[in-house]
Amino acid sequence: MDSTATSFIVESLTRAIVEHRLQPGTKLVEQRLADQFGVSRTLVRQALYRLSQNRLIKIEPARGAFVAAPSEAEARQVFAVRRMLEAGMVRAFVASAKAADIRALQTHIAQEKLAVQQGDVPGRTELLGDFHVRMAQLLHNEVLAHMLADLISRSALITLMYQTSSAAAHSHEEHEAIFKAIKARDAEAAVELLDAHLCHVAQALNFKQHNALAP
Amino acid sequence: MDSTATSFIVESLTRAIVEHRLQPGTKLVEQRLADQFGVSRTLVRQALYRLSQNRLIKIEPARGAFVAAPSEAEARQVFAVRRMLEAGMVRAFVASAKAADIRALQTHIAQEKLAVQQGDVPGRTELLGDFHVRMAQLLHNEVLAHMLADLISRSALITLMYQTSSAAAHSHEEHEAIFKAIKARDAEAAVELLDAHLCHVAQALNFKQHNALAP
DNA sequence: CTGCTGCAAAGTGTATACACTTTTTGCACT
DNA sequence: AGTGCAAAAAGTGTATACACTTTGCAGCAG
Repeated sequence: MDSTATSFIVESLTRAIVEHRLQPGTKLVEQRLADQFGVSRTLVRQALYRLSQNRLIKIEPARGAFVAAPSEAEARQVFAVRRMLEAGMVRAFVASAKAADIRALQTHIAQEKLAVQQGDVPGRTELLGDFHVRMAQLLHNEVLAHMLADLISRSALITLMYQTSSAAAHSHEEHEAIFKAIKARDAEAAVELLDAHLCHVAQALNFKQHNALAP
Repeated sequence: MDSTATSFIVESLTRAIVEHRLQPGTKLVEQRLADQFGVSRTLVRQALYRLSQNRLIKIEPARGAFVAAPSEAEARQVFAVRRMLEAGMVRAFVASAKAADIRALQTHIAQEKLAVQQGDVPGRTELLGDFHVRMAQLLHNEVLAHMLADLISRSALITLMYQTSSAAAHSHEEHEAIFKAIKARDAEAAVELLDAHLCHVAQALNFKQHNALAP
């Protein structure tokens, strides 16, 4: 399983969804995709199933696969979980990070800054998410990294659905502040900044406009 | 997708793995399972894929599916993530739990006690895991509940692989202590007790004896 | 014109067939 | 006996076929 073909389809569709080329609610017809990718429905179904596990699409029995349209409740839950999980992660990171780890994080922050300055929107989005995953990787905890990557791809879909334009503009600044607290080994300050950061992102969401999608 | 048949296979195999009727490392041959369950390989493959996402089995390309044999590193990571995540959860629970929620948790503790006293091993194992999931459910956070359920099924496999017999005997007592702190609305005490609880479980694992499985 | 009924088209769900890979078996050779 | 190779067997990976469900539309009744 997991032949390269399936992964390729998964990644293509993930990009299409996260870059908003496929709108939430769009139906994904198996044969259509199979033709486009030049494979059989078998592989497309595998890919769709994987995407449904990531919650990027929703499969309704006998009706088909649709690009997910996370509800407000789900959005809040995702951010609540991230706040719980990432607070613990930051504490662990401050407790155990070596100088090299701090430097690696600093490098990442620099990349973010570049992307923000250059107005590279897709790159920025990816880097802003990766900041959180990178910490998990530097903790050498793949289980954590995997879970967080999952939560963050869901967050990406949520922010793309609900985010008021440029509301995430200062996410990068908040990352910088968190990083400074980490570098200063001030765990509690870092946790507080992170918590505030996630709250800001969640609060900046505008749930009003999309009620039509929820029947 | 997710016809009842697939779910049935997943659940059967999950039970078989978690109850140790299928040893870690055992190969799961698709046609064999298909015959046993009276379905085609198609459905078996779906089920196996789902189990591989839960990390209960590992699929090696072109070689087949094997019951997972989590490494010591993975075991530690799983428990580390649980400590991070559940600390946050307990804080949130103490902050927002209503009287009815506390009562629901109390009921659960009582069930645990009964299972422990009656020596109902499978029931006890399930209830001890469910204690953690129940809290997520009472928080009305399905995202959290789902993630935790996942971590706990992995923990179950780990403890079954490595647990020295009866090392988890006082898990129930620790749950009781955590519950009391929650009831007293003492979040920090609850977090500390929970952290200690998870550390105990992790430390009681005996990694020495299974080195042979890791080539 | 609106609303129901039934039929056709489209699409999903499952089984099966076939191609390709890995593993095992058997046999020759040392 | 033990090793190496080759062919057969077993098993996985992908495509296709067919059955069943949903959906959209046409035609008819009111």
